[in-house]
Amino acid sequence: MQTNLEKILRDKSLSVTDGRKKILTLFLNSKGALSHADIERRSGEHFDRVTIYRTLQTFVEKGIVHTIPTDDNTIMYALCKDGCAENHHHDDHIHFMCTSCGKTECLNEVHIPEIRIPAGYLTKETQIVIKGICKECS
Amino acid sequence: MQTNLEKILRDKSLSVTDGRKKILTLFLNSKGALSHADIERRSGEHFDRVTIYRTLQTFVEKGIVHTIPTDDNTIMYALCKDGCAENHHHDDHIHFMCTSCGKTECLNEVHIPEIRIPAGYLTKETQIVIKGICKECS
DNA sequence: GTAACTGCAAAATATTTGCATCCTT
DNA sequence: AAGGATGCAAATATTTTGCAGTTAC
Repeated sequence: MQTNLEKILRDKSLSVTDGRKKILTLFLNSKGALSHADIERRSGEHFDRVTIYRTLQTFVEKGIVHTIPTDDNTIMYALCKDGCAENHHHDDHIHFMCTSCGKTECLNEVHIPEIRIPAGYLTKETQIVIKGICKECS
Repeated sequence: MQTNLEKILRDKSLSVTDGRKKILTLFLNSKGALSHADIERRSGEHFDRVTIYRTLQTFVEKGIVHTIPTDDNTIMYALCKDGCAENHHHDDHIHFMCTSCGKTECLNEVHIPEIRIPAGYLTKETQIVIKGICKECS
């Protein structure tokens, strides 16, 4: 477990520090996506807010987590599946946001359909968020 | 034109004020979606920031505009097609965000496909944002 | 005239930056 | 030892709230 954490960080050539291990553990233990505020709240002992900002930013840059935009002005972060290269996330899955419990999760099994868009437009990346009721709440 | 503006507001039982007309005009004249900052910048004379916050909030509640979440923590606002009832947007179209010019627009012609999700999950609303190169930039 | 809208001031929150110190390699 | 990561302080930016004055109906 410990080893796993360190491996993830080392694979991205990041130094292994307490803060990073702690935050990464939160993600591994959480089924859903986490916001900055979630992390601040859930981390038993707390880190400086600034450290959380910087760690999340680093994780996003290195492809350890990806962001999920929400319409209430908060950004959620979720673990990437293996294979996200640096600065190149291929979020080929959809996100599900439960309107009942508020959890956001990645539906990694569901992949994104081809969407035909008007001539002249070029698709690079498709993001899909579905809102509804999740398995636990239904 | 003037009449049109007023009609939109009156139809939602909002009083017709200068600020609202001005902001609504910005949306009508803009092909793409606007952020709070865009509005603040583009409005020749300026309104109080607070007025913009409140106006946008009112417009969203009344179904005049809808929000488009972006992953850089800004919310974009775009005009709803006629037919969005109060508090009930049916954003049955997709959003396109150009990575070259930065514009975000609604592709009203393209509607959202059926997406099969795992058993136990219930879909209420599907949001799709496609990033790529728009017609003007390609 | 009354209710609703606006602007200003100020509070509360969130995010970014600089720098000295500490930890990882 | 050197470079990177962290914590603290402080600067910025963003959003919310209260209230008094103004405007729309």
